[in-house]
Parts: sequence; C-alpha cells; structure tokens
Amino acid sequence: MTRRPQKKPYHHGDLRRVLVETAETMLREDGRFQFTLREVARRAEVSHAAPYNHFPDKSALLAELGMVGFDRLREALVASRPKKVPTLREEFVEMSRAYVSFGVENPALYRLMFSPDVGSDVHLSERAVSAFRVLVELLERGQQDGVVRKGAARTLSAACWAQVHGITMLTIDGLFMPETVGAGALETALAVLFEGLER
Amino acid sequence: MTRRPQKKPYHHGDLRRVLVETAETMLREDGRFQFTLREVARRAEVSHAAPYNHFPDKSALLAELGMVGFDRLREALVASRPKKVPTLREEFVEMSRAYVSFGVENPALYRLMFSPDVGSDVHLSERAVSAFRVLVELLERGQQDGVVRKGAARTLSAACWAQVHGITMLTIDGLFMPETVGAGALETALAVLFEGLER
DNA sequence: CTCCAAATGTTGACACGAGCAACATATGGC
DNA sequence: GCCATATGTTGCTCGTGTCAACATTTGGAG
Repeated sequence: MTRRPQKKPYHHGDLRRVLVETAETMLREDGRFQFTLREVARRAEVSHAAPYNHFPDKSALLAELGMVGFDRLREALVASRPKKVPTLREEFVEMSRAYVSFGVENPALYRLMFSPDVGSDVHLSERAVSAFRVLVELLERGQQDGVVRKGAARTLSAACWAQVHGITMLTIDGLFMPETVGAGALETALAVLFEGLER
Repeated sequence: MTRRPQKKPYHHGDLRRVLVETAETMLREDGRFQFTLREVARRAEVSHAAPYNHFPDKSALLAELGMVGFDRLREALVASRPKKVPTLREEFVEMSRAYVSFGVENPALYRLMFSPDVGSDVHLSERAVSAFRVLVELLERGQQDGVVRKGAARTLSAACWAQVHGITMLTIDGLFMPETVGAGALETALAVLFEGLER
C-alpha cells in the first residue's frame, strides 16, 4: 500500500530522461532560445532543485540537448539519400537540403548546438564531428568516382559544412529571405558550391 | 559653485554614447557573450537604472551594439581592397579574409550581431544588408569583367555571404580548427567558392 | 531674469532564475 | 532488517531586469 501508481511516488523513476525530453519540447515550442531550468522542472512536475540531481548545472542540460541535436542531425543526413541510384550531385544537394531543413525546422535547437552557453564540452564537439563525417564520406566517394577534385576530403567537406551552416544560420536569422537574396538562393548557393567542388 | 568639474555632476552629459562604448569594451574583453545591464551601468559609474533613460530595455542596447558591429564590419570590408590593382579573385579572397578576421577578432560582438537577443530589429537588418551590399558590388564588377557567372548578383553574393558567415561561426565555435578540418581549410573553402562562381 | 516642463539620474522596490544547504524519503546491497 | 546512497523537497542567498517614486538639471517661454 505504500505505492499508489495513480498518485505520484516520491521518486520519479526516470527523471533524467523526462527532463531532456521536456526541454526538447520547450525548445521546439519556443522558437526563441530562452528557457529556464525552473520551467523545465515545473513542466516535469518536479521541484525546482530536482534537476540538480541529474545535471551539475544548467549548461550541462543544454550540452545534453546539444548532443541529442547533433545525433538527430546526423540521422537526418544519413536518411537523406535518395532511393533511386542518384548522381553524386543529386545526393549532395539532397543532403544539403536535409541539413538546412533540419536547422530551419528546429531553430532553437540548432542555435543551441552552436551556442557558447553549452560551454566547450568535449563530448559535444565529438558529436558534431561525428555528424560532419557523414559529409566527408560522401565527398570521398565523389573523389573515387572522379567527380570531386583532389585534396583532403575533410578539408573540402569543411567548405561544404561552412556553406550549409551559413545558409542555415542566415535563414534562421531571417537574413536569407527572397526579398534580400533573391528567389532560389538556396539552389544557387548549392550549385555554386558543387561546381566549385568539381575538378 | 553649483558645479565642481572635478566632481561628477549629477547629469552625465553624454551617457548614451558612454554606455554603448562601455558595452562594446565589455564585449571585447569577455569573449563570451554574457554581460548585464547593471554591469554596464557600474562601469559607466552610473546608477543601475540610468540606462533606462536611453534605452527602453536591455535588448535595445544590444540592438544598438549590433548595428555598430555591422557598420564596423562594413568598414572592414571596404578597407580590405588591396592597394595594387588586383585581380578580382585577389580582391575576393582579401575581402573574405577580412570578414572572417573581423568575426574571429570580435567573437562576442559578431555573435551578438546574429543573436536573437537583439530581437528582430528592422534597423539591424538594414545595417546587415548594407554590409552585404559591399559584396554584391564586388560580384557585379566581376560579372562586368566576365569573370563571374551570370545571374542575380545578390543571389550569388548570398552564397558567398553564407560561406564566409559559416566559416566565421564555425571558427568562433572552435569547430573549424586544423585538427578537425585540416590545415589550410580557409584557403580551400575560398578557392572552392570562387571557382564555383566563375562561369 | 524667473519659473516650469522635460530630460536625465538615483533609490528602492518586486519578481524571477541559478545555485546551494539542510532535510525527507525511497532503494538496493549486505 | 538495516544503513549508505540516490533522489526529491523546501527554503534560503545572490544577482539581474524592470518599474515607480523621487531628485536634480537644463532649456526655453513669458
């Protein structure tokens, strides 16, 4: 009789996961990146200090969210490959679109992933590099097929990463809009980039 | 006798400007973007509520700083033109370097310029577009010389902007470092980009 | 010159978030 | 069964953004 499942037990049981998920939801709702630990606790129906049993401080929770974000991004990139056997260029464009879409659809999360608020967490950088590697592999295949110029694949990939990251950020900031940069700017940017990659 | 110049007069005289300059200094010192209105007031040797006579709220001061930042950036771009009559490519590379240097040398300010904390201030966007136009003009000249592919110059410029913005941001975040992206990644990225711009 | 309205500063409040400490309750290994 | 530990709670302290009430200056209008 000490346990009444319909009433909340003293111990939550899986609070850490719930906190992360709740925070994720808040990021998705907010658009703006502005959430408080206390608000997360409130939504999780837990006292304002409870999160400190699972995260040393706020930025640790943010770092966790950032890692989740990079994992998601990585998955989105991997999943972007077209079904039909595509040309490398098609594959490249699809992956780039997937990247930008991810950021535009999750602006607060995306910004968080690159925010200084998460501190310079080593694990976070590792996740970022892990997502980055998906791009490196694509370019390596392109080099084997002779479609992509010679050179260190990770260096060429960095150029691509910078390009899509820049497009994503500017779009989120409302600076990459048709009235400013013209229609079809995304397509143009990707075309310029890819043609620069060709030998 | 009501005025004693060596003692601080009740009215500051030019507080608005001092606040902006103080805040700028703090941004330069901080590296991290983390400053408070009260700290600005403290440094300006003024009461904590004094800034509210000049800015409706914190984000208004931030927006002002952002505008200053875009003006500085614009000046840096304009000043980047090499002395000797250069090829367009040289000019392009120099301007890009100047852009990235600006961001890397003023990380907190640069981040602020693209931060959601400043709100979507219309004036800020205008300043951003104004800086952006320097790039558009360069590409238009390139098109007249037949060095740059045809197409709306502002759309091609957007691709460049995204590239240098991405490089700058990733560098500030410590993700565009040699151990991750290889040595000479900046040069490679700019080469890829420029060659993509050529017809 | 005088006097008042507006501009500009100051003090003191309030609400709220981060983080810490002391305490309460559950859990799991012995 | 019992106690160390993990997990939650309550209640503080401190700092920040913002507002309201009040003080001091300044710049005209008369």
